[in-house]
Amino acid sequence: MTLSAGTGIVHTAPGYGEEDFELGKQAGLGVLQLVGPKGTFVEGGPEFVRGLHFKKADRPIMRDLTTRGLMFAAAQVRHSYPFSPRSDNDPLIQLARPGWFIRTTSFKDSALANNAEVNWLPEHIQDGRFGDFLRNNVDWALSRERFWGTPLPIWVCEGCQQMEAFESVEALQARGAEGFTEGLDEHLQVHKPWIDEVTVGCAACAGTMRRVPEVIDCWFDSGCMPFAQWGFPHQGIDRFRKAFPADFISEAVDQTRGWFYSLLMISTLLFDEETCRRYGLGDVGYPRPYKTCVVLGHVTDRNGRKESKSRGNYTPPDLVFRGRVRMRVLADETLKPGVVGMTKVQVKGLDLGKGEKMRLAATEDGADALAVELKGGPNRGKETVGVHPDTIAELGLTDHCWLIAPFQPPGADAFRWLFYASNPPWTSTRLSIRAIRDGQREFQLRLANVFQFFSIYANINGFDPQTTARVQSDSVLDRWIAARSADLVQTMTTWLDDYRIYEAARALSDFVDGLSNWFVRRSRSRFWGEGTDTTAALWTLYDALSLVTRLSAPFVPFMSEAMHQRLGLAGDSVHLGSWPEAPDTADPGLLDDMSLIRELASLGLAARAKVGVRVRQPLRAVEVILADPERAAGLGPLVELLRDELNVREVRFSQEAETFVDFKVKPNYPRLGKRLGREMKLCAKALAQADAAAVRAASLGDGFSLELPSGTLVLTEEDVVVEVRPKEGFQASGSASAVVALHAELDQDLREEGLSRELINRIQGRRKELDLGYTDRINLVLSGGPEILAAATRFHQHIGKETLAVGFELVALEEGSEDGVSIEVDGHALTLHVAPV
RNA sequence: GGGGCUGUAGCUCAGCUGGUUAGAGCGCGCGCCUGAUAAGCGCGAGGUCGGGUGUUCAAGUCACCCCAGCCCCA
Repeated sequence: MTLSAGTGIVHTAPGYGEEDFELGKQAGLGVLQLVGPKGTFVEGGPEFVRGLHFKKADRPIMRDLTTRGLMFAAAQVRHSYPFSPRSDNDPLIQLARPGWFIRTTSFKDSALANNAEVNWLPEHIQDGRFGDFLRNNVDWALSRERFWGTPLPIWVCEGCQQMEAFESVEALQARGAEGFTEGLDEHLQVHKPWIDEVTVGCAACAGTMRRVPEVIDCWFDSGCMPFAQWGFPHQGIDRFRKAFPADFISEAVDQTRGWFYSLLMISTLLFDEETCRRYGLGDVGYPRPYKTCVVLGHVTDRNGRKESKSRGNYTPPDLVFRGRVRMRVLADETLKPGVVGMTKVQVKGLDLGKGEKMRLAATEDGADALAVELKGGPNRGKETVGVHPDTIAELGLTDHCWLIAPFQPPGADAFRWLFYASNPPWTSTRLSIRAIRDGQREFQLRLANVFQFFSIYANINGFDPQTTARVQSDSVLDRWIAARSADLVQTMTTWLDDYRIYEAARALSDFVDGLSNWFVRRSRSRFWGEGTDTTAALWTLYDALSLVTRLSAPFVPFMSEAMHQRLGLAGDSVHLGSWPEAPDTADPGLLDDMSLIRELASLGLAARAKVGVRVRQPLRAVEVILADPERAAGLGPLVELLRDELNVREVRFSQEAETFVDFKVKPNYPRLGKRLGREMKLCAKALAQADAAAVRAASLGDGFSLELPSGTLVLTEEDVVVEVRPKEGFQASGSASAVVALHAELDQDLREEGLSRELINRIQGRRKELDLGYTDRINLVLSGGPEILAAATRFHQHIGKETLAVGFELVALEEGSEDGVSIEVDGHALTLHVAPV
């Protein structure tokens, strides 16, 4: 009904809806209630509907109107209608009822002042959803007409209507209350139905007072948690004092008007100065009862809808924890045999990989399981799938089946990690098996791989933290991990102190990434030896894993505990230990330098990819041109890592940068913006037109002068951002801060070394095919043409060492042993004979 | 009907007080590595940051309006 379209008659029923009730009050209409609390027409109503359920009365009423000639038109209108949330088939009706209220509106300002001191995460809840709710506060409808609940402790006199609230059984007894049930447990006597038998004499008129029939809104109970859990004020004062107000609470956003409100309002009401003084609580002040409230978003399906049973859009927990789930089966002839029908969003959430198929079986162990296709369709009901009758018969299914995943169950850690690490807690999380598995790969699998790597070499080298002596390490990789460790503890501690779980999880994940993809990768050969440096590398990795074990305890508690046990760390359980202190190994400069080295490595690899030279083929040199040449000095100790990673003989920090790059200069906007205001554009334009190399040179020296309407502007090093770009025609790749150019031309020397690396590669491939252990020695016979033999001869020792060959024989191709494996390397034929010793 | 949140690459999500090549993972393509190996790694292509108007020297970021999705309340 709108004011701007059509005509109509609006009916108002003050007894059946809040707005109508308010309107009725304003207009003095009174309340007429022909439908009573049971949903049926009351005795005083018209005879033809008396006692009828309100939904069954439509026809009799229409018949009556028609008979009396009052029916104008009868039609059906579709509109939304409320049904019981507990029972889909029960239509509801709004009914004005008398009730008991707490006059919270009188405490609105206090509640707002309290709210203002709460640390809300996310912040916008404070003034948004929650603040708005408080500003529009209405009195708390306290009473409920239910059986279950805390009885409202108000007694009313049958005679004079005098009312009295009793705070305890003792208070009732002190007034000579009667009707307590003999021998009843003292905890039960305050509950229904027994408490309803208790009567007390009226102090005003000597009549009998009886308890009102209502119970208290259970949200009121929830708001009493902070003190009721300790029995305060009757007992537990010390524990209450210690725990109040709470450091933080957390629930999902729908609790804004539920628990968050009930807690805050009740504590606002109760703990005023006088009360606090009376119970010796000191100055509680605001906020109370929680200092921080972390408001969680919802868990939704892949489409962003809240998970619900009726929609069938949830991820079965058994699939997450056990990799298999029991489902009801409905025969469905519209499906092909071997196809399982489930809801679309479930199929989407599973998002199986290539070659992955769910299996269908009659029993949990998956005996005689059949690989099946999944087909999205309608929801068939709670945990129900559709299957063709033939398939049901084939597998001997009765009314249930087991769906078995083609992957290990992700488990509780992966499940938890998703909520921590995929997005901040206050945003909704799209939950799916796919998302859980992705997160698992990102963190847990990577960490497990590093752990596995460590185990292998710790065993091979007999490393034991109890007995192996620590060694002084001069490896820059060790120093780097130590510096990152210090930084990680510091970073995570800061974030977690601020309740920022997501950011802390990201930091942890980044650390493990660096550990795996830079420390281990660049250190691998260190683990193959047996000297001091190997011991140092093992200690470093051990320390890093120990640290990750402790830092990851809140995030992946089971995995963390397993690592704790396997590493043999001190203490019965990682979860009984303390959060680590940051070691004194911080080195921000080293972190910056390494980060630049890794960027240069990326650029170098990109340049290689562009040119199409594989990394196994060594190159003569790379030229590195930094936008900020001063940084080259700090990179010194790290250059070897870059050289090795890029497989080049030499890394040069180019002296004649202009040969390889074009410079670009632009103003440092954040720095100059405030100073220049609207002249900013002129400045930018002038810089763009100036000779960039000259600007760079000048700004690095005495400054670059620029004429602007307001006068001369001298730009120093800090005022200008210098960028580099590779010049056309070079085999180079660049970012804003650096360009890496390749010397890609090959000579005989480089080719031979490249070939030797190919040979090592093929021999290692054979080792793997033969399933040899990491330390197994081999006898090697290699035969091939002149190029092969030349390379193999020159790098004979190196190849033997890398492939653990104790015997290494070279023979001309014609004489090659017949049982060898023939391969081709870059067009050169060769035969390999690899045999374990 | 009221209030709030969200809308950024095919997908899932980051992006601090506005500052100039808008990031990550997955997926995809190409390649590498192989003594972590039914693993691992690199590079690349993908974006008029939902739409519009404005404020500002400068807007993914601030303001207003609109659209869509979701949540809470009525």
